[in-house]
Amino acid sequence: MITIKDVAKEAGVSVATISRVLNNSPGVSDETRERVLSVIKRLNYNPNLLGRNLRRMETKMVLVLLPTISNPFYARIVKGIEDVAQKNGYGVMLCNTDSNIEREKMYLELLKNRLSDGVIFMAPEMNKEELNEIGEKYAVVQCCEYKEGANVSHVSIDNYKASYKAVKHLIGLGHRHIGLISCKNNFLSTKHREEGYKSALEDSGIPFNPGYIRYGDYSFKSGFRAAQGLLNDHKEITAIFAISDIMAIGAIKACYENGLKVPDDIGIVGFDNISFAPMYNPSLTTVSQPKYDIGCTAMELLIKQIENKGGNKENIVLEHELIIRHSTVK
Amino acid sequence: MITIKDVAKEAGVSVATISRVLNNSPGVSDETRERVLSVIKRLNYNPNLLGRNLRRMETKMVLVLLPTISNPFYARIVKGIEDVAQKNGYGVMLCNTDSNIEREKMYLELLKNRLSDGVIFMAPEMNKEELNEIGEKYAVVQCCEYKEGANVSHVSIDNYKASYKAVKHLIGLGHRHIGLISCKNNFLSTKHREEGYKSALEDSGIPFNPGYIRYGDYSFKSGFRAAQGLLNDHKEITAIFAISDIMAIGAIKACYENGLKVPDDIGIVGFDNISFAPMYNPSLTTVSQPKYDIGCTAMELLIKQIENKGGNKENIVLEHELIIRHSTVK
DNA sequence: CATATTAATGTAATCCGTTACGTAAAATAT
DNA sequence: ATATTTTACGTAACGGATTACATTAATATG
Repeated sequence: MITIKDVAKEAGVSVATISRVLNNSPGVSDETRERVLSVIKRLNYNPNLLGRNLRRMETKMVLVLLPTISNPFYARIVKGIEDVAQKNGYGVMLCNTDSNIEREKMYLELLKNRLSDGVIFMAPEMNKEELNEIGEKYAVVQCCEYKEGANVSHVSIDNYKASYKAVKHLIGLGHRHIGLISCKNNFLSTKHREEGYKSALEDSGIPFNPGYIRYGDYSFKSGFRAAQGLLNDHKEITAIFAISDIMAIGAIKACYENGLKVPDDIGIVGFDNISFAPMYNPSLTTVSQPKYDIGCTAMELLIKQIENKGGNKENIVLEHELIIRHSTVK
Repeated sequence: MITIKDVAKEAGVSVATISRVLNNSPGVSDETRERVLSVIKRLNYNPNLLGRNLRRMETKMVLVLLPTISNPFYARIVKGIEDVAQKNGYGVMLCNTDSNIEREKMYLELLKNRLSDGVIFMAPEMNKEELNEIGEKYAVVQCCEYKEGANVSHVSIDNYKASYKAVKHLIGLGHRHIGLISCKNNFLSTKHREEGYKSALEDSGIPFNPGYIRYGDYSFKSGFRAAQGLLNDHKEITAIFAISDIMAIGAIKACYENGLKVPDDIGIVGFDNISFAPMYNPSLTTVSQPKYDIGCTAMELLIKQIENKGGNKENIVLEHELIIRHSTVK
């Protein structure tokens, strides 16, 4: 392997000068710089960043922990993260946690072992206390999902308002019997979306019926089953709001299998505006999060923390949008 | 920051002993080992892997370059890669190349700079020569997509046979006018899938009509447009084979917008069996690749290369499967 | 012309763990 | 009892690049 020493010898200068050339540091004559560069090219030298990283005690790498890359919701967010990272000289490592706390902790070792300068959580599995502990020593940002009361920055939308608006849209179309497909988990977004659903009903003088809530796990099948349950037990239901697009798509399929036409017989609203939402048959009315911006903002926060060495706890709320498609109106 | 020296001092032993404990090396008495472990815990010491990696000249990290994480096709493959990696003590960094050769090369720097021990390409953008050059110096495996004649291992299915089978399925259902939605690119899989389509027709005595081929770019929209073109120009067409599920889904949508029912008026077959294929309306007949196994196999090949220091060029072909759903039969 | 300043480069310590080698003590063999 | 082996450590070199500080040469200033 070619090292900086080989280059130095070949160019007839010291390793310090090579290092200065590599880092565009001042104090090298144009002539020497040219010569060094040509030697680097000729020897096909690639600096070994393990050395640099050890010395500088940084890696210019950040970790992004996401529950799964199967969920298309994350794709645009990640794009935002990567674009900002690249612009600032950082690399991004995506890591699938499978929503598994062991795997999450395993990947966090990369942070503790200094193989990464910071971490963005898409949906932290660990509890508030553990998160706080990590947040005290390392650069951490939560993205979309976050733990209430954790002293760690986060970027998200206002899930309560977004859900409220989605349900109000259905009510505005004349629906009075609106089912909800939610999830049984500890996500704050879930809680806020349920609250938004209830408030929208109450504000319109529609009594909240606990039997109208079913629970899934964000999967297609779970959405399908939840909808089937709702349609069986409550024939009067004319609309369903699902807290994720994938479950909403499952619900549409269930409607079709029950002989109900969407949107004629049943209106469906999802959440997330995944890339499949406009492709589906019918296209899906849904709440759109500014995914790209969320990603960019999260990465910007993270870089600020890394470079200012801590401090800078910030919480940022970005705007959502209701996108009306053919699953609610013809 | 706590270093190995601090632990050594606190435990009253030398750094070598600490290192031995950390690596489960022999030559440490049980008593000392216990004491060291308790000091490590008490001081909350995390070894700085930058030091270890520099010394050992390895990182136990591998790179996975994929065109985009938006394509759900990759999710299962990545899962296979990750599972095998974890079992062998490797971490996985996923990197979006955006099918951009610059980005691809940027991420390859991580390999050249020793921040990664090997790389798995899902769809290399660089040409055969460049790939060969990388393959000579570093551990490299191509996964699913590969360059013909490149002296670099690959794992994939037989795209020719798979495509042949898909088209034969349509012919078996009585279809005689079968459109193809392909892509204009240099992927070998594309070439093979087109060849399979042609051979299936010819073997059944159906003349190949070049007008029956349209080109997309793997996107939903492109599939939609391609199908619309086919349906407009060739009213006799009763089936379409698309070389990707997402384009097939676009094609189904186009059929519906043209008032054609799937599968009654038109049969559609896709390729990949993405997670959305069974969710779609109607569910999509498609070719399934053993994605998880492909991922596992690719990672196994890569580890073999890393640990045997080169050598071991192997090409592995895994079995595909045609999954018949409601886009071709009621 | 002597001195101060600046530019260009070199020397060597440093970052943190790993590991080859050395050593002393204890265990075992003869 | 002596010789040999084994065990349990410690010492220090090492990996590659960075950087504070030192040095030399060239230029500017009075």
